[in-house]
Amino acid sequence: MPHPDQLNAFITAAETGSFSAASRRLKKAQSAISNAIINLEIETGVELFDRSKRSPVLTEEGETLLRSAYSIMESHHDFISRAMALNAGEESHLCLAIEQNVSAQPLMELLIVFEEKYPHIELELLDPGTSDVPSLLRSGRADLGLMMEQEHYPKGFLFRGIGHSRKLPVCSRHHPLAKLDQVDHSDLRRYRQLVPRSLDLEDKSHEEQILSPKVWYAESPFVIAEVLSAGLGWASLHEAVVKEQLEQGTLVALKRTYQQDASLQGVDVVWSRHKPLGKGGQWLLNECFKLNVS
Amino acid sequence: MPHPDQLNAFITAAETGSFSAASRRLKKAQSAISNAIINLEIETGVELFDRSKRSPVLTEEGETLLRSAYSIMESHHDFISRAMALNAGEESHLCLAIEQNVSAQPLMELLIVFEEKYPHIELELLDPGTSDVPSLLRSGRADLGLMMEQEHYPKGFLFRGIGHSRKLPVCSRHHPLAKLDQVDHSDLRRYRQLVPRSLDLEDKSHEEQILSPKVWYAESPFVIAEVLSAGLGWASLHEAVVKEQLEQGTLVALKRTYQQDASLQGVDVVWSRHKPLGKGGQWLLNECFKLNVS
DNA sequence: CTCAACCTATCTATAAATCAGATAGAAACT
DNA sequence: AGTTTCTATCTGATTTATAGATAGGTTGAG
Repeated sequence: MPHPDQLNAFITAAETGSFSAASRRLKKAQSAISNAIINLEIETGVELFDRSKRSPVLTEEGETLLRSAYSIMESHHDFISRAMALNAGEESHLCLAIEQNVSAQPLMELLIVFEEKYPHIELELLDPGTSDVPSLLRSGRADLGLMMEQEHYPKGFLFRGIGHSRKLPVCSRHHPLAKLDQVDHSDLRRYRQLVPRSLDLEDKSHEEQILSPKVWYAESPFVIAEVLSAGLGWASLHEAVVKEQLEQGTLVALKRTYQQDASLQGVDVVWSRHKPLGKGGQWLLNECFKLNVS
Repeated sequence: MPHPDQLNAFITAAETGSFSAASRRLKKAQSAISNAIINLEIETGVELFDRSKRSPVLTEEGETLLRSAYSIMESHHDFISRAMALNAGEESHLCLAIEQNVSAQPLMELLIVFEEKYPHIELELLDPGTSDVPSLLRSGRADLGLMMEQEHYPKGFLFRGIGHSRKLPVCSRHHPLAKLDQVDHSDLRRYRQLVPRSLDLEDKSHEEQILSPKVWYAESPFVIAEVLSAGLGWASLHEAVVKEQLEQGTLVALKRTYQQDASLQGVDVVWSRHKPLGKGGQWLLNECFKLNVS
């Protein structure tokens, strides 16, 4: 089990080409370097340097082991840099919950910077279907969340708007509603409505969206989009969810008579007051403030 | 710079879930483990274990650093296993020169086993064009060679036949010779002959192959095959070189009147008496003996 | 050829770190 | 309440690491 000081002596002696020079660089006595390397040679049973010349030269075997020694030192540096990062307040794990209705795309550029800035933090991404971000935060499963704005956040939650998302009534292009130029409430009421609903039975926020008496629920808006694509029913979905299908023409947006075609809903970044964020979470939060999601 | 003993104590304490158990497994005093871990905590500034319960449990930060510690220990084990391998007589580098005329395919299965058996040996493969294997061995550039048998090997070379290779007279299917049912020497003499010739000007072994007065040379038989494919001249090439082109029909083998269509030439494995092979080279040599190249 | 400069190995005394054993206090289980 | 098992800490003995001095070898210049 080679001592790190021995490896350091070995490496700097190899780099400087002389034990004395290594002793000067490491600010140790020359005898210390000599002993370190001789001990390393004894312990490994390998002659690392050829001392027949004035200055020692690496043997072929020494060169092989040198590379291995560098690898050990890199592991060591990773260890201490991880420790320093934790020491400086970086969390070791950061869990980000992004509601599926929110476009994750503007975050991606942030994450690339994040990866460089905090290489030691393990990032975890969750994509809960509908308004389950608060429960993930409450249980501590997630540290930071992105979700559509709610009327009331539970106590202990902090939030801040970072943009808006368009919500559109959509159906398949083959659906009877798609044939109409304009639709009003009575049109919509005749057909099955698909409503995103949280896993959490306590959450009643979906109720105010219900127009039609014929309702089906799904947790994920993407699943709803698939049901719609099959020609079944209509739903009010966020642009980020149905963007591709609208472009492909699989789904079409409905024009409403009395309302705006699209209603704008705010996008919030949410976090808990009780679980303090580490350096990485703080940075990410701050960067989210600068975003303008649309 | 964490001491390996500290890391070992950290790791086994984490694995056993107790400092005392770790002390028993490592055959040290319990106080040694306790001290090691406390010192590690002081040096890193990170609390690794939560001691509020009877047995210590890893903190979240401890878990992160534990993985890093494992990585260090793996580097260490790699280091000592490399050292042990060198110690046991394994070379750190093995250079294998396979003349292009020799099919490398039967070697590949060997190399797969070699990679598992000697993971620390850096293998280098050279593919000299024609009869340059001896010079690579003489200069020490290569340790082991595969080549077509020669009449005389220089002094200090050891060799052993390991199979045979068919040598065929070939030309493009569009070449005038390809139109003939059989060819004799006078036919061949009328057309340009391409002859493989060593880089080494001292090497005269190509001369006996020359039939036609119109000769071009090339070092690589593959280059010759390309020239032939373009429709220019004929050459006597080894099966391994032109196998694909014969199958594709780009090149055709010529039938000779008075000679056998194909002449068999031995394949030798060659090495130097003066540069002793390491364990890996010896093993590879021995396995080559068991081969039967054809 | 000789000398000066620079290198490494080795010795020695001292400073430092390590370790085992003993002990005390906390937690868990009976 | 008693027993077991655990960790932290203290202490003295042992081991280890280190600086400094010295001897001997290599290199290159004069």
